[in-house]
Amino acid sequence: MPDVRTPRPRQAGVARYAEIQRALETAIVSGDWPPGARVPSEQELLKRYHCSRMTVNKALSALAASGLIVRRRRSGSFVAQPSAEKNVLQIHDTEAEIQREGKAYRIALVGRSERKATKRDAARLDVEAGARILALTSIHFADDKPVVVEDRLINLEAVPSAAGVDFTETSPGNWLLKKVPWSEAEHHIRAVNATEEVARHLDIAKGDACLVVERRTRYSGHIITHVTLSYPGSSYQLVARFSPAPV
Amino acid sequence: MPDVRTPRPRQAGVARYAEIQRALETAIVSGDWPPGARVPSEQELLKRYHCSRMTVNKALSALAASGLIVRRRRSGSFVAQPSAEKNVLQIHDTEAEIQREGKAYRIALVGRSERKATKRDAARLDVEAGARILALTSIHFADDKPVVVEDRLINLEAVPSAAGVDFTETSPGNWLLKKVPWSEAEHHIRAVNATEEVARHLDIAKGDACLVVERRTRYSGHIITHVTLSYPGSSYQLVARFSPAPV
DNA sequence: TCGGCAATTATGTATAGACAATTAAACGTC
DNA sequence: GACGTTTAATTGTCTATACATAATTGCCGA
Repeated sequence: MPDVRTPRPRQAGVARYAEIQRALETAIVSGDWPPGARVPSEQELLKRYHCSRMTVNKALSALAASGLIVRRRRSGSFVAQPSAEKNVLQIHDTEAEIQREGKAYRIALVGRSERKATKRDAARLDVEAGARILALTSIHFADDKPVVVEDRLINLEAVPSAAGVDFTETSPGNWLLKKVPWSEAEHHIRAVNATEEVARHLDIAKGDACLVVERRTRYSGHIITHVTLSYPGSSYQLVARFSPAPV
Repeated sequence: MPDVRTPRPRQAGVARYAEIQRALETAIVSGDWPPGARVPSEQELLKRYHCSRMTVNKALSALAASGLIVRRRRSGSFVAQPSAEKNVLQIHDTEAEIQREGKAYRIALVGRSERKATKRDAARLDVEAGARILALTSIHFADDKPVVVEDRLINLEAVPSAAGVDFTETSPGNWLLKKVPWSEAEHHIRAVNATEEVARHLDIAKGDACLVVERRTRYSGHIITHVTLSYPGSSYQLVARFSPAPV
């Protein structure tokens, strides 16, 4: 019997199992598949991707090892419940985090401006000054208590469709997560004394220590979005757990 | 041709690949194979464990994914350098960080106390109250400018030899890193307004925002050390860079 | 109705073989 | 000795198959 092989992956240099793994990751991280949702079985995946069971098994095993899914014999694979700790290393989904604590989530858009990049914007997004950008300021609430102020710049050259979205209802972070499978994020974490504006938004005193997380998200070399998250220092902390050895 | 299989693993319920993985981990974590040391090749391992190449490959791939080893084609597999920074936060080695910026590094020990754990100490190190501990307070300088106050507790039951070390010359963090290179850390990152004492040490004003990193380091189940690092918010930030893929 | 047993299904582990990609090392030439 | 070229060692990926293990489902009989 001749050794009939399926064609090599379209995406040059990307292994089949990595392709599958990535596709599942994107669906999970973006929230398309919420925690508890069922992940396609190995049989379904091998048909969809035209490969052997071992290949999809490798992708699924890796996801299980990284804690993104849990697998149960006879039942199938399911999106894992995100635990508070491991989440910090991943991208920060404020909405999911608040809801995990059982609190009511609400977001309010307090500023929107579509404009040509100022020098300062340009530096943050690493684009030419004058490039078209979208600047959004939102406040996230948990049970009507403000927990974080989000100042976001979106590179409209990279994500033109963002211009047409009504972000009064949609969290910009969530929308982008679905739109653009991010490849790399860079975080800068600082402590600053609250400015008058931030203090007003967060309902704290001016000068109170705030934890500021600045994040640039890159995809294929370009910065997609730059976001500054300001948390009141008194009520928020990041938790990061890691080890060189397996978890 | 009959299907001759090697016998099932001796250790009931333990998969062959897990057995191999565990054996290698132990050798690395224990320090028997120091960073940079060569790990046996797949060929050597499959002979030693009487199994197929795919099985040892699974073990080695898992170790590579967890960052314990690095693999290079044609060269082989090697024990990774325990930088711990590649995972998340580049904060382990203050000295290296300062020297990387081309500044003169100096550490000053401003407090040392070998004592029985108070209730507060015990909670931080997760030991019984009354266990022997070493408490150190140091200030790290870059070009004679204070950059961080380090408050450290060391569990002397876990690292008895720390009691005999003169930490006026040696950075306790560095010393411990060499002592237990492959450990697991948990970080809590907060923003707080500087207390009077911290402000004095860092030469800033009381109330200025400080970035506080609290870290517990575990090794084989026990907390080795607990350290609180207070950075002046105005001049310090953490940087974390990562991709969505397995950490 | 309920308890227990059997069938089914999905994952878990393992094998042997194949070919690709990378690159250190050996070799040969000038 | 300096330089390209070939060789071979090592990891990377994939296939097809096999049997093990766990757990849900449903059937059957008391």
